Amino acid sequence: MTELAIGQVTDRTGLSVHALRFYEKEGLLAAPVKRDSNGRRVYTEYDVEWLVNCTKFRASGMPLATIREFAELVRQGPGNEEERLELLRAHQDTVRDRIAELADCLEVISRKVEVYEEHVARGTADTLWR
Amino acid sequence: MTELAIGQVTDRTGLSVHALRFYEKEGLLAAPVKRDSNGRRVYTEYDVEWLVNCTKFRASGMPLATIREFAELVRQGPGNEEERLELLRAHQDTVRDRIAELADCLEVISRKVEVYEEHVARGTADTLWR
DNA sequence: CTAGGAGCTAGAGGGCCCTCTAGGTCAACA
DNA sequence: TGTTGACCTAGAGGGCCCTCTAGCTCCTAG
Repeated sequence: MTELAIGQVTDRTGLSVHALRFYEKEGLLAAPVKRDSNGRRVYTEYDVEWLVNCTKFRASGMPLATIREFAELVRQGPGNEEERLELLRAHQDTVRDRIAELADCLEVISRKVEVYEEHVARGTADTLWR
Repeated sequence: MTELAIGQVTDRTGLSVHALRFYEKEGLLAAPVKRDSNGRRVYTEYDVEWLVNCTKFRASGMPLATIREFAELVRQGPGNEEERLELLRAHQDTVRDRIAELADCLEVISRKVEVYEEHVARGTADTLWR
């Protein structure tokens, strides 16, 4: 199994060294990170996979608290898969809603862009927001 | 022209009284809000329209600083429409990118949901993240 | 043998965006 | 008259998520 130092994990996850330590301290990891004889973190592929998933969760707006919940469920081991599924589905819904909201905003913005384009082209822009 | 008190504007914009005062203090408004003889804010329909647009900008992730820039351009009056357009287009791109990012995350999440659904259905979930 | 570079901990700092508090004015109503 | 409720200002507080600092150890290369 490939073992990685924290610096290599930053390359693979995009998370900073600081953020990686912070995530660990905050209990966001599914499993405790191993240490070498000097007390340095040693990450496995599983850790990295988990962290990459965390970055997807984060990038889609999941709060750290929710990631922590999910991590806790995983740490508890088998038997709570429905709960995990429920958490994931809830986030799935959140993301879908968020996309819909953004699409709506985008429409408003695009309409504004069009109006400006038109008026700029005609030189009649001074009738906007006088 | 309909004139509104701040409390009525919260109904129409979804912004709190605090937020409305804060936005004004931060220079996010295209025009200064009028005051009545008692120093209370009196909003016009234009103000409300602007504020509703601000909420769309905010909801789509535009930072207050950028809204302020846009407001400044509008306050400067006619002549800088290309700049305004550029700002709007830049945000438009940002929102599109964000939607794409969310769609990507959603795919990852949905895949995870599927995996969990399958394993939960079969009772073989213990093979996930051991 | 020493300078660099990577790692460590604990905890402070900081950006963003409000939200809330304290202490006040004013108008209306019971 | 006195209490309620909406409004005012200035500024503190707070949640979230890192990011950075101070002060340290250890290994490696020159």
